Amino acid sequence: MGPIRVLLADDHTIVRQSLVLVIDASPDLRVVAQASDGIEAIEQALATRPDVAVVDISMPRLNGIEVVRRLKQELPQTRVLVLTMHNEDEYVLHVVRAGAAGFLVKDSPTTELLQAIRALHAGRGYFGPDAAKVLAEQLHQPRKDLDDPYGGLTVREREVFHMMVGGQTTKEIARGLDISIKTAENHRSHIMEKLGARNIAEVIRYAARKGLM
Amino acid sequence: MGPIRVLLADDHTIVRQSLVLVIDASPDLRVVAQASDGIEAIEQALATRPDVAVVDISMPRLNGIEVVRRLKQELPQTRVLVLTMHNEDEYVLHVVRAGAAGFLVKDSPTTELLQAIRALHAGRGYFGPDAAKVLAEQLHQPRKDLDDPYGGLTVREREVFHMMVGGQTTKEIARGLDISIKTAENHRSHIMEKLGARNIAEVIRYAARKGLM
DNA sequence: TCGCTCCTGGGGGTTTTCCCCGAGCCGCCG
DNA sequence: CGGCGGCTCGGGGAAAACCCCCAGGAGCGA
Repeated sequence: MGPIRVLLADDHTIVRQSLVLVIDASPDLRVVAQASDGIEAIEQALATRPDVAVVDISMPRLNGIEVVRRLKQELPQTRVLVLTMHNEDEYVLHVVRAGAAGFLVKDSPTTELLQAIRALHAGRGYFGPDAAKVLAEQLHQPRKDLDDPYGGLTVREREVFHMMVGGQTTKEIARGLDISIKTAENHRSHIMEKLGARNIAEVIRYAARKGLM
Repeated sequence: MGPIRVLLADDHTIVRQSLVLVIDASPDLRVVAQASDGIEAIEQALATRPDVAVVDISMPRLNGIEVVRRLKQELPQTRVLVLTMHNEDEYVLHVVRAGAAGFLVKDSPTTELLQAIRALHAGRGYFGPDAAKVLAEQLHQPRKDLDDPYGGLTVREREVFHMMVGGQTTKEIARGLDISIKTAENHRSHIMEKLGARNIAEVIRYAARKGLM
């Protein structure tokens, strides 16, 4: 068996390139692809079909949680490790529900990252101490916000949602997704209806409240 | 002459340890001290008196800008390079006023970090392209209240600002403050100009980022 | 008193949002 | 097969946001 093939997605070039050095320093690990945003991460994953994808949460174009959701669907055999600087409770829940097999904050020692990658490849999950605590609490207190309207959004709507939250106008979103303004308008309208928002401002408020920014 | 002595301060262990590898890979550079928060950064700096201090902005106990301010005072011969994931304009200004000799976003390629360290040691400054642009603009149009978290809003404008952040429309704000819609519109317009926002959505984003919700 | 900012109000315009509507295409599922 | 939901695109229109401009009065410091 060759080394564990790793995809690394992080928009901060300095951080990403440094992590490549760290991972490649282990003979049993090998970075086979890199990405600087969510869309690129998906593309690289489909092209290289890595064993483990290490994904940052905050990325341009498509955030890490959405990347996890798609990878889970299109490449079920690729295990996803979410790497983030936030150890907010909200994130852990979203990440897990999106289908990630591991969650690690950047506060962790470097060795823990390597162990996490190996754990995922071995079919185990890996969650940092903080994340594990939150998960344990959740198991005892089953979902309070299961009827989360965000979960009711379609894939396309979530894309538009995140671009809205990113501050882009409808026109910019249309151009970014290469669809007509009318279509982008319709998506926005459906999003607002599902979230119970009267205007864009309330959509942003919703995102902020749910920790989706 | 020996290698350039570097202090590295970043609270994210994984990131920090990775950067050590990158920096130490250059024969002319040497990481002589590390810190995981602002207080520790000061202590390590006083103990090792490095040539260049690479400091992250967001750190526990004492943030990077405050670290820069103190280092400038107590170790004037140590040049400080601020490394951050935010390329927000306001950060650049604070950083420069605090006395940093360089500013680099983590989006930059790894080689740029090494070049920046060498530039600082050679007595030059180093600012990423984004930062340089902002600085150039500022030199031509000096500002006044940079420390104001609300971006220099007047009392009335802050009232309107908070109502906007609360999700109210311009019409509702006008009714709530018992002023004409036109006046409320003017306030909103001034707020957006001062905060550098193109629309209400970006104002909400600003509030969320500043923790004003 | 002069100058300045702030708050107030408005004119008049373009652009965007918001909300109806209908319609074709496609893939999935019973 | 037929239905159903998601994605796409469009018309049309009312409302709101957005962006210039102007201007008077109040307060306040030079």
